[in-house]
Amino acid sequence: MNEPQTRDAELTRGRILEAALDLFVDKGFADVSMREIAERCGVTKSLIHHHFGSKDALWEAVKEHAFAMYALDQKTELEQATNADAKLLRDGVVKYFEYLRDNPKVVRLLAWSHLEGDESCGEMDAELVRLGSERVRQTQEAGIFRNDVNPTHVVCTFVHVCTHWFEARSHHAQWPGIGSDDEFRDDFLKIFMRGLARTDSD
Amino acid sequence: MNEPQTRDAELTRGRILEAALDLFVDKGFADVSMREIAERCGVTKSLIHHHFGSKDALWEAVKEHAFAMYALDQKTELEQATNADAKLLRDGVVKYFEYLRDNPKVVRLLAWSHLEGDESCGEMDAELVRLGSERVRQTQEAGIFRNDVNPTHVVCTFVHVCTHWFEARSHHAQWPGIGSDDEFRDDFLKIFMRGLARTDSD
DNA sequence: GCCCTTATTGACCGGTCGGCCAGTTAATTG
DNA sequence: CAATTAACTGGCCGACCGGTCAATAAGGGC
Repeated sequence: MNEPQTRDAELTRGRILEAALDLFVDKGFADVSMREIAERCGVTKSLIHHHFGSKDALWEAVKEHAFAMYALDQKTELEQATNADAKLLRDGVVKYFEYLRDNPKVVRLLAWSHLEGDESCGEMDAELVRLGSERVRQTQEAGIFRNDVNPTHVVCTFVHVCTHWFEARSHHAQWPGIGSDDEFRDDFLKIFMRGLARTDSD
Repeated sequence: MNEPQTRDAELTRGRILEAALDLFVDKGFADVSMREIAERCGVTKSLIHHHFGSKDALWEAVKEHAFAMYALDQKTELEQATNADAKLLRDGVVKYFEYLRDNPKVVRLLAWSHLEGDESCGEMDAELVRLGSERVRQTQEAGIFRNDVNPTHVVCTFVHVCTHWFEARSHHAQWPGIGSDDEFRDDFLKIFMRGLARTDSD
């Protein structure tokens, strides 16, 4: 509070975004007040209005910022992939699973956005899914994966499993016989990879 | 509004619960006001307090009521199952998928509860998961399913896929190449059932 | 018919909400 | 070194929040 107060608009915007992200992720948009955000990052409520205009605009800015980083991370991950084979998909699932595990804020932000019916983040994912399902299609054409399933649905399946595993973590933590993150991921991969493999009957 | 106003406490409680459910499902707990609920079901705000005590208590009552019906539906579905084989699990997945499709309010209510960190509904599901994974274990012992995966994780997998498919529906509606509910369900089942099947190498 | 319980109402409370605005103060520029 | 710009503050506004309370009225038991 009593720091030299160097005036840096970009830094201040960043601090506001960070505080807002933490609170929105934790409690959702409606349950967070501008006063809380202001207090958390040591700034006046008026200043947030000065930089972002309104609470809604701040919410949009928070989501845009977080999802842009998410999309960037995922896209670089996808693009450095080389040949399309089973190992590629397996590694992709592991990477995605670990990304969500290490970025719980993204998971929750996506969940809040889903409930709000926000469609903008869906557009962002569309490009990633397109890239991913294209890899699956190539692996199908190479005769490694069965080709009687929609490649987009293949991507959907593991995305849903990974996402909801972390979304509902507190929910199923007490389920009897449930294992750790890694144990579940490995069991899912066993089922998923064998389920995708091509057999003689295909 | 100007109806004869027959005084029926139980009916009034029911109407309040229904209006509150609709609004909470739509906008979440924090973004719904007691005034809105009162207006929607044509009673005074004070009357809601009279019957339920507080907004928090109403929220708990809404969840308790909705989840009790959900648990009842699922349990009767599970208990009428007979012999444990692959078809039983397949039918179980189809039933669960269709249940969520036909009860979108339950899906959203569960999602809000997850984000709030509500643990009470997890306890409810624990019993259902225990029943389901027991069936899977039996099918493993019968030599039909592979036995190198945790039965609870098998149940988790399809629950996550079904739940998140409907939770994120608005999100992935615009994904390229995505199919209908039924098409996705069938593709998932292809992968899931083959992934679980026992092979010679097991 | 009377009485007691309780479902139901409307007015009201202190508090918090998002947003606004008139100032103040620190950097930039010419 | 002024002058301009923009970051930043504090106080205020009307609206709305959840909750309370005294008054009213309908119904059921005697």
